[in-house]
Amino acid sequence: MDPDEARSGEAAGLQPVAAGTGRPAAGTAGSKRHIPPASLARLTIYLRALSVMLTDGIERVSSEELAEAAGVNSPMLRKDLSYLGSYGTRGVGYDVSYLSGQISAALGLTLNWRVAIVGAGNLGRALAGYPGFGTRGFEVVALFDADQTMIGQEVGGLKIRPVSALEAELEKTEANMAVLSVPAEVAQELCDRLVASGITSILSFAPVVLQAPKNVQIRKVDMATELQILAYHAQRAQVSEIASDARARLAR
Amino acid sequence: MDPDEARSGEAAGLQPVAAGTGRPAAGTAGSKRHIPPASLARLTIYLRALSVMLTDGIERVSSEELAEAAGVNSPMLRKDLSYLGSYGTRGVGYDVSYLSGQISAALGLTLNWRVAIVGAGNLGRALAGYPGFGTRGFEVVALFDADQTMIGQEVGGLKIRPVSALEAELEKTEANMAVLSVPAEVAQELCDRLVASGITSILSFAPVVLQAPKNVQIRKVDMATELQILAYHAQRAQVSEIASDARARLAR
DNA sequence: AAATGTGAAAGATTTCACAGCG
DNA sequence: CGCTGTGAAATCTTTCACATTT
Repeated sequence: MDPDEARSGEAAGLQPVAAGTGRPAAGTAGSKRHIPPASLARLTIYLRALSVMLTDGIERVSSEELAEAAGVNSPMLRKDLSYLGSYGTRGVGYDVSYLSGQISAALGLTLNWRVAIVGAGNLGRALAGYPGFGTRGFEVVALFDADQTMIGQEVGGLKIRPVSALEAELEKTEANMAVLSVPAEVAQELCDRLVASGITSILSFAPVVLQAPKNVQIRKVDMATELQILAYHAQRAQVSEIASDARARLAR
Repeated sequence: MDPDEARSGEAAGLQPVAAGTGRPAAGTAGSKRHIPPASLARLTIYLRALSVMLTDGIERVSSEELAEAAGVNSPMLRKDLSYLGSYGTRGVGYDVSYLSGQISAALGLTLNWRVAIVGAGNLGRALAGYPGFGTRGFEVVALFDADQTMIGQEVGGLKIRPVSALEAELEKTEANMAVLSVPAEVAQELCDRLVASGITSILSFAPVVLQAPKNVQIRKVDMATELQILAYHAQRAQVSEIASDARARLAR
C-alpha cells in the first residue's frame, strides 16, 4: 500500500535497521522503516491514552496498563512500539511524556498540518469545530461550501468560502490536507480539483470510491458501512440465539 | 479506510473469534459460516456499487468491472463473494439485482434496524439527516441530547428528546442499534446506559475506548486517527522526496 | 524482581493460477 | 471461449514465550 523510505526526525539512536529489502540503512535519528498499517492505527490510540495520562499527571506507565487503556493486549502494544524503537525501561515501564513525544514524532505530528474542509454542511461544521483536530498538530485553515447562503458565515472562527475560490484559497492558506464532506455526486469532481491543486492527503466522508493518482493518499470514513457491519454481527447473534433456544428446547 | 477498502479497512480491532475450519455448508441465502472482517467491510462497498448500477439500469456485471468500481482487484472480489456462495454465472458474470439482494441478505440488511442517535450536535444532526441510512434498512427512530435548549427541535422529521428519557424512549421506539455522537467525557456513561437498556450494537464517534460486555458490538469511527494516519504517510512521502532530491544532487 | 523487546509460531488475509462450468 | 470459483502459495498480523536489561 505504500512505498518509500525514511524520514527526518530527531532523538533516539537506533539499530542499523534490519536489512530487509535492500533499503538504505537509515540516517541518524528517528527514521525507521515503515510501520505496518494495523500497527499505525493503534499507535494513534496509544497516543490519545497517553495524552489523557499526561493530563492526569501520570508520569510512568507499564505496557500492561497502557494496553488496558487502549483496549489491546500488552504483547501487541509492545510489538507495535517496537516498530518505532525501544523507548521503555526494562523492569520499569515507559515515561508517559517521552513515549508520547516519540510516537508523535514517528507519526509526523510535529509537522505543520493545515487542513481545508470542503463542504460546510452539518458534517463539515462538526469537523471544523472538532477540538480533537486543533489539539494535535492539525489546524483547520479553510472551510468551503457551494451554497451561496452559507458564504461568509463563521464556523469555529473561520469564514465559509465559496467553493469556486477553492484553488486560490488552498494556495493562499497553504493547506496540505483536505477533508471532503460533500454529497457523493460532487465528491469525485472536488477530489480532482484538490489533487490538481497539489493536495495529496484526503479524508473523505462521501460514500463513493474516489479515483486518484496513487501518490495521493485517500482515506474514507463511511457511516453506512459501519452500520452495515454492526447489522451483520447483530443478525448473527440473533440467529445463534434462536439456534441455541432451539437446541435448549430439543435438549429437554 | 481502510479500508481502509479503500483503506478504511483496519482499525476497530475486535477479538480473535476462534475460527474453526468448517465448510460453508451451502444453505439457502443468508446464514453462512462467518465472513472474514476484512471481507465484510468490502462487501458493503460492492453493495453500494451495485446500487448505483441498478439505478443506472445496468443488469449484468463482471467481477472485473465490479472490482474496478469498488477499487479492488478482481480476484479479491471473487474471493469475497465466495464466502457468501456462488451467485455468478461462469462465462457471463453477475446479475446486478440478484447479487445485490444476496449480499444484502447475507449482511442482515433485510431485517428492520432501528437506530437511536445519542447526541444531537452537528455530528448527530449530520447523521440524522444522512440519506444513506434510510435507504438501506436503517431507520433513525430517536435522537437525544442533554442540552435543554435543543429539546423539541426537529431534525430530519424527528424531535430531539432529552437524554434523561433515554431508557423510556429506547423501549418505546424499539431501537436495536445506537450511534454515540457525544463528547468523550460522557461517552462511557451513555454507553453503559445503552447497554443496560439492552442495546448490543453501538457505533461511536467519541474519541475514547469504550468498555462494554463482549456480547456488545462496538465500532468506533475516529476522525483524529484518520488524519493522523494521513499525516504519517504524507510525512514519509515528503521525506523520501527530500531524500531523492539529495540523491539526485549527489549523482551529478 | 519486574517488565521490556523480539524472534518464532500461529493465524488471517491477499494474491495467484487454473480447474470447472456455462 | 470467457469468466467464475477456489485450493494453494505468499504475505501480513497477532500471539506467545522468554532472553535481556535495569
